[in-house]
Amino acid sequence: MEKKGCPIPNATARRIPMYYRYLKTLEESGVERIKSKDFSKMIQIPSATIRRDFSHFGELGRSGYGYDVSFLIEVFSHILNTEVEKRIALVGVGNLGKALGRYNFKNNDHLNIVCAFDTDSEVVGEKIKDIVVEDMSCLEERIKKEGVTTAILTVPSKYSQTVADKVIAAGVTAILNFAPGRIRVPDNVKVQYIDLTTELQTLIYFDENFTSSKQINF
Amino acid sequence: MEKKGCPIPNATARRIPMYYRYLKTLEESGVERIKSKDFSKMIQIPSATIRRDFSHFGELGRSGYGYDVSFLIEVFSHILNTEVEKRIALVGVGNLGKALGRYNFKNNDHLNIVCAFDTDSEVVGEKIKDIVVEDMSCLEERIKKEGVTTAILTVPSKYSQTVADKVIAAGVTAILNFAPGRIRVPDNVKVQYIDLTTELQTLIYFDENFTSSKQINF
DNA sequence: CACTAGATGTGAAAAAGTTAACAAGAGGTG
DNA sequence: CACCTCTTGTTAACTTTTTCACATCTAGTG
Repeated sequence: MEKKGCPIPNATARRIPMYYRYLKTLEESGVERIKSKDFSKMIQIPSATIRRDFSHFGELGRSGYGYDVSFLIEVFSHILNTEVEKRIALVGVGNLGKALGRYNFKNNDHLNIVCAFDTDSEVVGEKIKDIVVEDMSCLEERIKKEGVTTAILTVPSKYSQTVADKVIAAGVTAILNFAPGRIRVPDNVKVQYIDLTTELQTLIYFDENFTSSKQINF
Repeated sequence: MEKKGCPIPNATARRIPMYYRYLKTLEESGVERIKSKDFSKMIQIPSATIRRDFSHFGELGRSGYGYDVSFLIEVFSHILNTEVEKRIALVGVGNLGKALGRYNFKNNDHLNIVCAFDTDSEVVGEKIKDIVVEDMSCLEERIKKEGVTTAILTVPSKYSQTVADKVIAAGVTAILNFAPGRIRVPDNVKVQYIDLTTELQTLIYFDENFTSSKQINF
């Protein structure tokens, strides 16, 4: 460990889920050990970055050997706290909402959408996998009862602030928002935005302006 | 302009689409001028960062006045090259694919999904908005004919490499990949990944580990 | 068991990105 | 038209992130 009590850098933290996912894939394929260089080829992140990232969590590897896959999984599993089920609410069951509801959070059975809400009476009562879509009026009570702390918002952007306020009032502290447009939340609530249009534009912008192989994200 | 011929920083480039989107919103609301400080409140990015970002494209504002909204839109529109239609192919028309196909790239009528492909005979022939889903075997010919250079991939991850190879062979140079798992592409092809599971995990990780208001992305 | 090949973890340097702070200049008012 | 207020654009400091390069250590071999 580089230093006791030194906080994990933001950039490192954002890479953990990807590390975790790939390690699970490796394990499934029966790979028992991995070297930073090989892992680097696989996930397209420089090996030095990988080693530096890993080092924040202790001395996880062995010189001249590499890393033990199942041990790494154990470590990252603990960091991501996958032992505890994450109960998630889906708010807004339009096309995208339905798709997400049916989406399989692959290899992550601790991520569970446990309730879904919409205002549209056409949709309310419908089943997404094994959960029944409820009316928004049930939201607060339901979220409290289910112990949900994470919400996925796929509502039209003009409603996203109102809906965010509602789920926060019910106890949600983490929001994944698919609507473009920032929402205002208290300090203790985290929001992650996924805006398909801007992602697409960013991609096209880089495609048109950088001929060489320049990575966009990580 | 800070310096002639100095390249736009990566971080700045990634923020352009968001700037553009908000400016369009402002214009729609009839706002004619905006100060970096007010814009900052709106999009939750420090005003210094905004001014610095803007400065890369010239002296866009006026002291003691702010920025002219429609002029900024003009500038960013040009940077994002919105005058030219982007013709996009959708490959994989499952739940998520359908949702994306019906998704309205709001305020961006230059982003157009012009064809869609799947292998599933249940889906082939179906209509998504006004385009008919075709069999994968038509992909190459169609993409060439339509002049498509961007593809959205929503196929199961085990096929994503094969499909990527196919669209690239047909002339695509920008790929938005929803499947987890990096794909291998030539230098001239750009890939942007959107992995819902890792986004969700990142969000939850930050929610559980950083009580204070620490931004995850920008 | 000694030796070689090869990998890790990290100090130090470089690169990239952010923020503070302010000089210069425009806007608007009386 | 002079003045006060306010905002930009940018210089410089600072922070974060990436990358290099290598001392140190382990695995595996003969």
